[in-house]
Amino acid sequence: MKLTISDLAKMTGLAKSTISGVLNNKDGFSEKTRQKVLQAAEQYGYVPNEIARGLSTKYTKTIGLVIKDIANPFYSKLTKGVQEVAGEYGYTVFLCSSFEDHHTEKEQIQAMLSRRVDGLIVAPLLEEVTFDHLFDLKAKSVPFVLLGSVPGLDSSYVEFDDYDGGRQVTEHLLERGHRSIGFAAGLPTSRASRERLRACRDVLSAHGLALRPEFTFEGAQELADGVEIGRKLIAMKERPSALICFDDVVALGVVKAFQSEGLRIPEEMSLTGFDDIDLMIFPLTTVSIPTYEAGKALARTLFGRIFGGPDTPPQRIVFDEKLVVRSSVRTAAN
Amino acid sequence: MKLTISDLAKMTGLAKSTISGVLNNKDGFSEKTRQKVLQAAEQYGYVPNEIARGLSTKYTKTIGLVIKDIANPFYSKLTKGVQEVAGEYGYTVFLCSSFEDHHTEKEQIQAMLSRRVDGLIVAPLLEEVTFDHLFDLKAKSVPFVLLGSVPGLDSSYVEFDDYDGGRQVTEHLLERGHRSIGFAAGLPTSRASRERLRACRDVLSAHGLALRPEFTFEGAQELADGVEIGRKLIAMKERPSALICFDDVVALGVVKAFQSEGLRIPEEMSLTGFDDIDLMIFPLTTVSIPTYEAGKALARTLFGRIFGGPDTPPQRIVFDEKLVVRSSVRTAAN
DNA sequence: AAAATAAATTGAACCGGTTCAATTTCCTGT
DNA sequence: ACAGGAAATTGAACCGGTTCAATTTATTTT
Repeated sequence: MKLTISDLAKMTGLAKSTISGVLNNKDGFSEKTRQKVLQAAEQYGYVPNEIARGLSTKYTKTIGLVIKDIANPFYSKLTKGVQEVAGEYGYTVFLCSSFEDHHTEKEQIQAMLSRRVDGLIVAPLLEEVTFDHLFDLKAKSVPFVLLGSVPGLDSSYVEFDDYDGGRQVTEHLLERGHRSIGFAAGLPTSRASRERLRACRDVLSAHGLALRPEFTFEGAQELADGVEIGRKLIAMKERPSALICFDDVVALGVVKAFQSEGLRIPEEMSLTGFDDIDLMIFPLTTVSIPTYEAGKALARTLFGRIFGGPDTPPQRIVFDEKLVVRSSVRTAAN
Repeated sequence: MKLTISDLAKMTGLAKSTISGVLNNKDGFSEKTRQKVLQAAEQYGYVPNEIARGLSTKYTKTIGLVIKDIANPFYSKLTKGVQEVAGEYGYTVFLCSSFEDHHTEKEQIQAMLSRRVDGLIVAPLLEEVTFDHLFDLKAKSVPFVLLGSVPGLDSSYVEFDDYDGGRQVTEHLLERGHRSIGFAAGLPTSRASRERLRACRDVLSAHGLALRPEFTFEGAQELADGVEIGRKLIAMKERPSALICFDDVVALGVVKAFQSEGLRIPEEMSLTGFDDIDLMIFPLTTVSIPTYEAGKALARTLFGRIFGGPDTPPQRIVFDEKLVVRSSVRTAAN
């Protein structure tokens, strides 16, 4: 059915190796043969079998991308960046979602390895349990780049300065006179969320303040979680004067809840997010994260390693997070 | 470096074929051998090479997904659905984005084929030029499913009843008394946009009305395009009383433009969208599209074909679009 | 015109699996 | 103890490429 190199060999009366050589632009072939091969390949619509090629060359021209959830704008934008760079290199990307499950993450990485990807980009879940699977990658000297560093693992990574982002919003709120601040954190598996929370706590405590447990929420992930947090806040007799959401999606959920109950932002409560997603139309004060650029950087770093060989020194790239002041934070009457 | 089946054979003193057989759960092996093989594989951490396996079995356990833009929530949600079903089948998905370019679309499909994917899901761009590459797939009897049917191509597809969606919004607007309606269409390569526009025109003309050219915009794709359209409308002395946007992202852009200029929706202009994206917090009257379900349906249909063989009759699945009335459309003072 | 050198082409082995006919080993019944 | 049949194991060919030493062909040189 499918045309193979041997078929072409038969048709042109040349040897397999000749066909292969010409098709791979190796030199040492006469112009005549070259033309004959090229012509035949063109005419019969020969499509090389990358699987077979991969088997002998060990290069599959394929990279794996393991993220948490493609439906989240943060990851879809990052993915776009990765894809674009991969395309430039003639690479195709395997997309895997861990769906926030540690076991799935391991499985997906395993699947990528058995498919012999040339390299991996992983946005690992943070788990108490173990990073064995990542250390394994290193031990096997599979080229890989992480989104976010992993303690003790001397690997390439791209990360955002989430701690600093958290610092910036918190200080901004303090400057505007807020003293009672709430925090809607993400899943405990999110490094970004943890860092932001930690920064917030640090800054507050440096000012002699603290996050009150009843104003601290955990596990927010989707819009619906934000809505729920919003509802809870509405139901409270006493509320923080400002709420930091660990990402824009959650913030949007809170906005939605507030809107439907007629609670006004920032008059009745100030609100901030993280990511600065494109689809935001609410004038949310947030922290912008260069997701798309990070995706590109991840891919570029990975290719650096793939082509540079195992002795390429690990690269660490940190992107800054930048406060974007809009109008969801009011100056609090102290 | 990597452990192969031959290595295991050497270590256990058995034949390659025995190792392979046991690992693939074929029967006809003694319990003793079976254990010996399994044990060794486990102990030395054997990972099968899917590339090699793919070469001889012709099954790569891989499908290709070619979409336009992963950063668009419509596609990222659809992708999530595809991925989830693929995962159930132990398949991994290659993600390709055409970035709205017809040539890239062809290339990506080609790349997938040379990687010998077991099947393809394609959201094809609509182009005057040609669907040759899709007809080719059929000719080569590569299993594939399209998002949206292609005229003359008798293939499996999943689509939305975009015409009916367009009908619904338009009628809704007419019922609410709107007579001067604008339309912000997408790229001409979008089937959905075309169908919706066509429906709108049909309904209007059935009521003796028409879309005025100056209220009809083309090529809207991202939020920024919506913003621009919004600005243009603001600058007009005379405006339509309602604007149908071909998707929520564009609608969001219009909302953004209006908000910044203080133009009120729906008081000064009514607005509708399509998709009913999760991140919508603006009470936009829109048409909901079961993107995620469509992704799952696409994948399931594809697997039906992959496992059912070439004689599987083409499946056509049409998902309904449903008007979701919120509060961005007012009853017009005629 | 023969020898030396350079250029072009080829054949066989290999990558890591799968497959299946052929062979070997193990039981069973007599 | 042995023939016969069933069960277990094996070896070789194959999938479709790449690689490279060896061979063949062409071109120079003397």
